[in-house]
Amino acid sequence: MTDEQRAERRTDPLTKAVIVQAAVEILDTAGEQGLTFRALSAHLSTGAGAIYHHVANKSELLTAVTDEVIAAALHGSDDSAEPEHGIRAVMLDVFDAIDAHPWVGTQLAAEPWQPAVLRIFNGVGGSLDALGVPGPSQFDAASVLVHHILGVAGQYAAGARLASPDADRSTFLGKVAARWMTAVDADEYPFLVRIAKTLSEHDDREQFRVGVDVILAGIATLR
Amino acid sequence: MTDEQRAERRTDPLTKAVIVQAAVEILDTAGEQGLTFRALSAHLSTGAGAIYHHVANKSELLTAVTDEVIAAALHGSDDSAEPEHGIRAVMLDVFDAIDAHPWVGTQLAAEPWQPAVLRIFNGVGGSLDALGVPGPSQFDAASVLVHHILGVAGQYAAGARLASPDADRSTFLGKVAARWMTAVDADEYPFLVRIAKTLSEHDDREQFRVGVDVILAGIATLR
DNA sequence: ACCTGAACACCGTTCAAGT
DNA sequence: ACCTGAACACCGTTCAAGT
Repeated sequence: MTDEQRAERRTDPLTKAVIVQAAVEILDTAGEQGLTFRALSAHLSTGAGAIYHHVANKSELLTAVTDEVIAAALHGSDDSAEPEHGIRAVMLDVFDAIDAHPWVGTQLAAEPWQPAVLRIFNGVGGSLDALGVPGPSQFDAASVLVHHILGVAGQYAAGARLASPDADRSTFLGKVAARWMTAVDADEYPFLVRIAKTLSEHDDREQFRVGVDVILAGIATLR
Repeated sequence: MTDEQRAERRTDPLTKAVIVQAAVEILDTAGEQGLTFRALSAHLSTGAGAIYHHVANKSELLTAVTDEVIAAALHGSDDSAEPEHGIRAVMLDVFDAIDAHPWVGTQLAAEPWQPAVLRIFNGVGGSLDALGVPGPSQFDAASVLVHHILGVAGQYAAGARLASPDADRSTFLGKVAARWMTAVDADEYPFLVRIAKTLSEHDDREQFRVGVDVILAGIATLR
């Protein structure tokens, strides 16, 4: 009710939820390397060791933070009427979460057995029955979809790490393509040369979407 | 010609190739965390700083080491007669390289713009023309294949990090499945529960191969 | 020019001491 | 029980001094 609505945090008891929230803010603001226990404890106005009363170690913290973001991203996607539509919705929800928080990409790709990945796995797998994919093939089908996400995740996160924060995606990809051309023998990498010309014009989200379509078309042959 | 065939390394001049070779040995023996500049310089009987005369930093070293392994793995695969066969050969060669050196998986998934990934990209893309995929779709098609590799790469590397070195893959996957079941609400993750039962019986390489088939079937619809 | 290895800056994590 | 913050072990990297 006072003028300063929330500066009382240092008197609040520390909780895992508060720590996770602070970690998200630091990761979004300062990037992956910005998240240290020193930065985190400073942000929370506490000692570095205090965090260990609520989180076992940094790995568990990153796992919790990633699950938080993915759980929120998947909350909207009801597996409603059309099963293909449900799968596309889950895939694009995850893509958009990675787009908004590139550090999530690093974490998903690096630790593929963590809760967040299981969430995604279950999300895309749940519609396969309705799609007519036989039981024994459902694991294979879901894996391809999840690998597509993990692959894109790594690519996106790497882009965020390399690109200057203000540069847009297109100019970044232009630089990547230019680097390809200098680093590589054109005769030995003919396909790469062809691709490089179109790289800066391409739309990541659209390519991801097309990839999902390709995979779904392939999954249809499993019926 | 003497009894001790090669202990003269400390008198050899240090080269990037020698450093990369030593790094591979350490990574294969001691794993990802085992590769430090201190361990590396000890292995090479030199000072820690000497390495920086031949390699800019650790990131460049890892990039070079990964490219070394992938280049060797791809050396056998001629893009010969049948284009689908060529793609499958490249995909499986990379899979086997990751299987033999799980740390390659971490590196591929973490830095998807590095030379080794470009090599793979070019390898799978080169056969798409012969497959009848139209030019504008070739980038999309190759991306799906590369993402499949990167996704599997991360998964494999994570497994190697978690599993005890002597345990086989099947018992490791059994533990993963068991952890799923305790960490997760069975009602909320019905697909995961179904999968967990079959996880320990499954063959990674076979699943990877089936995934490639699914993607190739999907790519066929692009013609 | 290349190598040496101590020193620097900076991590994650621990733990005795406080409240 | 929870928090504090100095201390510890260990990184990647630098650099003055050697050869």
